[in-house]
Amino acid sequence: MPELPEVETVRRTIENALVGKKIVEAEIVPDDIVLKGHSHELVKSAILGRTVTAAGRKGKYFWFELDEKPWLFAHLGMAGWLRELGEPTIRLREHGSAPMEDETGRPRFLKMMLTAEDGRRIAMTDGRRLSRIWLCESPDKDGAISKLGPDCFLELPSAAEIHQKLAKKQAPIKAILLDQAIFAGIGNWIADEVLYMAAIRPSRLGSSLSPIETKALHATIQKVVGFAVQVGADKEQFPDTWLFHSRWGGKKGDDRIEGETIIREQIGGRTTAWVPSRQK
DNA sequence: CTCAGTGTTCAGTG
DNA sequence: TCACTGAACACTGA
Repeated sequence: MPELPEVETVRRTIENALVGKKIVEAEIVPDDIVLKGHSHELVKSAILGRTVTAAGRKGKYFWFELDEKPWLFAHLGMAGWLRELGEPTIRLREHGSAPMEDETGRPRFLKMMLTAEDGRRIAMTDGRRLSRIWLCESPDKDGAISKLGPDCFLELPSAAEIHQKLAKKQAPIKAILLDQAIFAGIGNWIADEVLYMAAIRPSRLGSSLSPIETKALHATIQKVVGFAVQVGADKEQFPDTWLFHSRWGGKKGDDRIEGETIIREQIGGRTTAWVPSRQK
């Protein structure tokens, strides 16, 4: 489920569990798709015995800063996750309702497991292999990360700046929100939530948004992202009024929110849930 | 058995 | 070259 709030939560997990400590055990699963063709030995040798000096994030990318270069970078793709093991933390379900561990207690779909000198341990998993782990000198030197626009939590542009940007765009606003070069960190659920809350139809072209609508958009991005980060991306704490619950939550076929019909259609290449009676 | 899918990248089109 | 679209990627779970 990794969009900005989930990845920020992951970053904080790494910060809590590993920063300031030496990595004394590192298991890197030899999956040449996830490892982008790097050998797992090389990745392992970069992290084993190093001290983690900080945990970074931009958009949906995150990285481990180490006392020696290169640093370790990762992206969780669609279904990847990273969590601390051994702590009775929130029960995050990473793959539907499937159990997180196999019979031996080992995480399912394990890609990487790191243990700090004090025994704290994190595991990264991905059942779909769309996540990536790689080495790089710094975020600035990484091709993908340097292409990102401003991070929507740390450096959201002003409403005026956003309006200026949107004025040149002929794509649907939904597609623009998903464009990481413009709004780094927004993914499918945040885009739908923000448009619902700002009462903007997802098919509207970027250039058609008025300054007032852009202001509403700006405010809702701040609100949705800020709140989701604050609660550690724990969906159960999202307000009942959020579209999220009807869109992704519990009962399937629940396609109404406060009595209004929710439509699902492909916009910007993604399934988009929106409420025609509320979004103009 | 079929198909959708919370992301990114790249080929193709105009 | 730019702006944008859609398929591919690889696999799980419904």
